[in-house]
Order: sequence, then C-alpha cells, then structure tokens
Amino acid sequence: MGGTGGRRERLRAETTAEIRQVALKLMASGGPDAITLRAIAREMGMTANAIYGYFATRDDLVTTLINEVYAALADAVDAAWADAPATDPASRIQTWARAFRGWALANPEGFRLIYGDPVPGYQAPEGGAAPNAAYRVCTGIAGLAAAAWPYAEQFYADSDFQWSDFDGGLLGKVRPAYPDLPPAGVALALRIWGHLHGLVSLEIYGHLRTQTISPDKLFREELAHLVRSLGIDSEGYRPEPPR
Amino acid sequence: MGGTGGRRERLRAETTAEIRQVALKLMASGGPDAITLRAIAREMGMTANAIYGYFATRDDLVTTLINEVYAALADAVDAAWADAPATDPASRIQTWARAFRGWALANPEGFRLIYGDPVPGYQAPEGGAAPNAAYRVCTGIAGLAAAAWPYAEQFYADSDFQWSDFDGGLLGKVRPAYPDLPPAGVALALRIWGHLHGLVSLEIYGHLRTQTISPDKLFREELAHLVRSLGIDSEGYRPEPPR
DNA sequence: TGCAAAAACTTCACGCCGTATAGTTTCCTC
DNA sequence: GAGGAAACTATACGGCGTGAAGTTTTTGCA
Repeated sequence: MGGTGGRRERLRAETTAEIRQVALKLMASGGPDAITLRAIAREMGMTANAIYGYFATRDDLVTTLINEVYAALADAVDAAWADAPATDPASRIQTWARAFRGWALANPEGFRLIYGDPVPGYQAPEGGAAPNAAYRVCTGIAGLAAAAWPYAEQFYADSDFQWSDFDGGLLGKVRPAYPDLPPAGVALALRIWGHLHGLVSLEIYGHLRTQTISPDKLFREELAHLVRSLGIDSEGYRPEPPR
Repeated sequence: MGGTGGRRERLRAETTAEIRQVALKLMASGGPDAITLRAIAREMGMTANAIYGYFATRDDLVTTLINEVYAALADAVDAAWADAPATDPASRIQTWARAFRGWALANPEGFRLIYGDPVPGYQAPEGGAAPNAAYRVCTGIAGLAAAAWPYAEQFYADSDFQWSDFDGGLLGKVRPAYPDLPPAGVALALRIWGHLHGLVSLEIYGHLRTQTISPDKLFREELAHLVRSLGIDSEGYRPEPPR
C-alpha cells in the first residue's frame, strides 16, 4: 500500500474535500435540506452511490459538515475575543457576543445546521454531533464569565454549584484555561450562552421579526444589560471589582 | 347546500379533526418529520391523495398543526400565570417560566415543530406560521414585564425604544392589556423571551446535556437571577417599588 | 511487461416522500 | 330516481437514501 503521500490517497482526500465543499455550497444556497447525496453527486458529475465510498452514510457526511461549520463558528468568536483588548472586559464581552450574532446572521443556514434539525432524518451520534466544537464555544463563553468574574462574583455568593454538575469534557478545557473560575462561574457561562443563543435563534428562525422591527436594537439593549448584570458598566468606565 | 348542521359537513369536520389528531400522534411518537401525508392516510385507512380534499398541501396541514400546538403552549403558560397569585410577582414570573419549560419538556416534538425546522421542505406562510399564538405568548411575557415594571423601571431609564420599534399586531394586544408598560418594557419582554427560549431550546435540542448534568438546576439558577435582575427578590420578600 | 487484486464507480432496484391528473364511487338534493 | 357534487382511488412522475451486483480504472508485484 502507498504511504501517506500516495497518489491514490491524495485523490481520495481531494474528492472527500470536494464532497464537503459542494455540500456546504448547496446548503448555503438552498438551506441545509438541500444537502442530498444525489444533488452533491449531480454537482460533481458522479453517481450518488459513489459517495458511499467516502462516507458510510449521509448522516456521517452531515456529522462531518456540522463539525466543520461549528469549528468555523468557534474560530470566528475566538478571533473576535483575541482581537479585543483584555483591558476592557465590558467591550470585550460585547465584542464576543456581537461576533456570535454576526456569524449567525452571515451563516444562517450554518446556524440551523448546528443548532436545529434541518436535515430530514438526521440522527446525531452518541455524545452529540460536534462535541469538540461545542466545548470550544462553551469554553469561549467561560472566558467571558472569567473576565467578568471579579465584578460578578458578588452576585453569586449563594450559588451552590459543584464541579460534578458539569460535563467532564467541558471542565477539562475550562478549568485549565480559567483556573480562577468556580462552578458558579461555569453556570453563569451556560446561562449567558442560553440568553444569547435564544435571541439569535429567535431572530434566525424568523420569530423575532414578527414582533419587532429591529432585532439589532434589541440585541444592543441585550449587550448593555449583559455587562451591567455582570457588574461592569458598558461605556469604558468600570468600577473597581469589589473587595 | 346544507346549513352548518348538515351531516356532510359534520363528517367533513370529523375527518379534518382526525387528520390533525393522527398527525399529532405521529409527531409525538416519531418526531415532527414523521408527519407525512402517506403515513397519516395509512393510519386512517385512506389514500394519501384523499387528504388533499381537506388540506390543499402538506404545508397547509403543518401550518394548522403549528397553530394548534402553539395555542396549546399559550394555553399552558396562560393558565399557569392565571393560577399564580398576582400579589407575589416574583414567584408568579417564575411560575410562568417554569410552565414554559415544563410544557417544552413534556412536548419536545411540539416545541421543535413550533420553533425549529423539523418538517423537511416546510415553508411558513407570509407573516409566520402562527402569528396569533406567537402574539399570545409574547403578550404573556409582556405580562411578566408589566408585573415587574414598577421594580425594574429604574434599570431602563436610558432605554430609547419607541412604539414604532415593534410590530403593530403585537402592540394591538399588549398595549390594551398592559397600558402602563412603555416601549422599553416591551423590549424587556422580548429579551426575557429570548433568554428563556435559548435555555429551553439548548436543552430540548440536546446541546445542554453535553455540558451540564442538570439543566434543571441551571434553570432554577436562571429563575432566581431573572427576578433579581428585575429588582424583585425571589423569596417572598420583595422591596417596595422605588419612588 | 503482464496480470491479479483492490479500489472507484455505475446500474438497477426497493421503498419512502409530495403531488398532479384522471377516473370511480358515494351521497345529497330536487 | 336522476343529476350533480363531493369524496375518494388509481396511476404516474420525479425526488430521496441505500443495498446488491456489476463494470471500469488504477495499483503493485511477478
């Protein structure tokens, strides 16, 4: 058998990449349920069954796509976080949240693919479709919570969360990254995730547009109150952390 | 043609009702994408095409189902709100939110049907699938905001929302019901909706279970901080509204 | 260089789906 | 009891995922 540089393996990798790429193109233009083996094959000048040489089932392909798209979301929010100055936690947190919504609005079909059920009979594998990317995003939000924690801690004195309340895989990333964040801070992170996910999700699925003219304004309001609820003021000024 | 009591019309209404009921049963057991005309017909001992005599397309049927299920959700949360004593706004608000999550957990497929994309090629009609039920739920949340407003108003002094930021249909229900609620209060209601929707949605779609062992505990935390963020304490005691 | 094995790919088939068209049966009304 | 409307069936088309079997292309080795 050829080594890792063999011509056959290179072609195989290229075809695999093309399948993924064509599938994403179909999704972008026709929504996630335009991802069909037959459509991909048609686009590539092949037969649908040829794809079975690269992915065992359609669900395997979809799982791969979810991982790819979810990783792109994680990249986007991580990059926004890294670019924002650590010296201003309020606007850094808001930047992260804006990047999250911005990515979703720019990739609505991707958002649906990750968080919804858009592909007809798709069944995610045990443990979720994209656990690593999910951990990455959650760890990112834990970063927001950690940045806010010196200010926010005072509001969580009576919180009774333990490490055992959370998934080990998540903690394996969060605790090393933010050693000062206690369990209550992780709970805060998950709640913030829920808040932002909900607003963005209502917007992407068209439920907000029926109620408000400007989801954008609503989200700006959310950002202002988010940092305020964390004990940080939003406009550059921020109080000293208590104690 | 027979009047409204004609035998023919009665049979027609019964068959229509049976179609809806069988569709909901299929959804409950096999998820929303088990709703197919052929499966319904099979269950009823008919041909799929016979259903076209009752619903013009499958999407029309799905729209009807969404309306029905969304109305059931609205009934559930309205009932919880009505049952909770108006004298204790904090626990009343928490009761509403618990009813919302409780309904979703009891009817996960219904939640997906209302808020997700579960039926393969479904296209909602112009103006949304179930605008009235959506208004009902939003108006319900506006009720939470209105109950909290005497306490929460102080946090929204710098809010610059106008009536024109919101949909007229929504305001047509909200303003008569809660004449003292200003535009900023409606924005607050939509944000609360987003927060709760997000947490419940992550849970229903299995994204939370990968991160935390007990979504229930997280939601309890959310409830506590929700009323606190509105300026009301959660444990029976509440401060006088300011001013 | 020739040849067998393996990999890549096609063809055909099955059972699902929504839905259009045309034909049949059932029922109500006059 | 006959005409007509309403309810329903039969057949068909193109779409889907996927399994089985067959064909072509490429590879590695004698």
